[in-house]
Amino acid sequence: MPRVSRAETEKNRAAIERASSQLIRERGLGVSVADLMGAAGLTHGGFYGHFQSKDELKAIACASALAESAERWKKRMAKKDPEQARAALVEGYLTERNRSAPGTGCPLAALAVDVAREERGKPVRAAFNDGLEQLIELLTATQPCALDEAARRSGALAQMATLVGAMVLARATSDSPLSDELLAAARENLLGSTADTHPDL
Amino acid sequence: MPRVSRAETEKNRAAIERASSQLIRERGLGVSVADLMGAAGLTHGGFYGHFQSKDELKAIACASALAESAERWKKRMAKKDPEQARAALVEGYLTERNRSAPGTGCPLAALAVDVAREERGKPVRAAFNDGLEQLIELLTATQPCALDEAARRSGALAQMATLVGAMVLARATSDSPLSDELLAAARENLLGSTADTHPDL
DNA sequence: TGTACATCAGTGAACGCGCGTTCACTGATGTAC
DNA sequence: TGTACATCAGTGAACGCGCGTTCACTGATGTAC
Repeated sequence: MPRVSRAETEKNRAAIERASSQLIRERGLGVSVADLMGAAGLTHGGFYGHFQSKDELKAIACASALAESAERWKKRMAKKDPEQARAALVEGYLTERNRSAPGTGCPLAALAVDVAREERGKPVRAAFNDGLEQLIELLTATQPCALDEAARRSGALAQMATLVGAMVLARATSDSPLSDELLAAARENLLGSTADTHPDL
Repeated sequence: MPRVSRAETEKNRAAIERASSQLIRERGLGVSVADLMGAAGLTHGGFYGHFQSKDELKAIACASALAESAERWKKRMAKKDPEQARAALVEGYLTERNRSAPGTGCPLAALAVDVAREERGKPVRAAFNDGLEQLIELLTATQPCALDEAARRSGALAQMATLVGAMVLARATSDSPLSDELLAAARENLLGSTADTHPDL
């Protein structure tokens, strides 16, 4: 059943991008073109009608996953003062859900190491960089107003590192009690008090 | 030139393990058996004389890289009080050297995401878990004596997350100024004051 | 210490398989009249 | 609005290549006498 309407074509392209955004987070940037196309309900041959190369799609999918994260963060921050907004971001991030479903979770934790191994100049590196910068700016906006700009940014960068590091290590140890411990410790560190986040206290 | 002396065989096996410990950190657990053997000066066919499977080697190489890290940490901590030891670990970790040479750097930052994608029960997951636990125990030993045991462990877990997260993100952004910023912010966060670590202040 | 021979570490071809990418083909879509 | 036909989105076979693993082979090593 070849040749498909223009509307159908656009829907197919969107489906490839959506499936890719999820699958690269689950299996890494090495996921195959055939699997990506299959997840979108198509066969591999049509791929190059939509994208110039797999590198191009990797960048598009990475950017799209990060943009989705930014939207989610904005929703969590909405109508809150900085301190509440920061708490909402931290609590929304360090969850069992984010750990166990990387395909719909944070692309920083899912892709950082893959991106680090990409050659300089590959488009996915720029996409990752831009998306990370946007998330850092959102986190910076939740720092205490009392601090100067440099301290707010520095704080946001360190907190971002803690969030991503905790998630990455928690995912690697997900079959061990250490995994929950890591998430709880990062929560405690970022939120201050935590008596009520320890289920067993 | 087949058949080699027993001593030679042991040296070859050690060379495969050493090369693997480095190459998996550089290119990930997906690096090929042929490349691993080539890096040890051998051809791929001999691999299965030394190891039962690639999975077995992955676990051995991961454990060996983490054991090497633990030794390095112990050296940095030696003959220091807890606060000095912690500062030495942080300063030794968040370096340009560690960022730009993953093959000889921290295996947590190099492998966490790869390990997270391995199936449950694969030997490399256990190796990663054990090695991480050892490093956490070293970091716990550098926490202030005034704190109780739970607070010391929780602090060490959060600091570990910050270290690994900063390195992972810094490596992914290594062609951007953001990369240095991330390392500096994590240093500032973990060490408290940092006026002298900002080269441009 | 010297000889005869069984052992076995390492080689390289081969196995079936999956990779990214290309391409001849199909037939519904979109257009020109 | 209805017909004729060029366009082109998607298919699936094929390209050269690399993967993890197996295996027949080689010949120096290690051993038995």
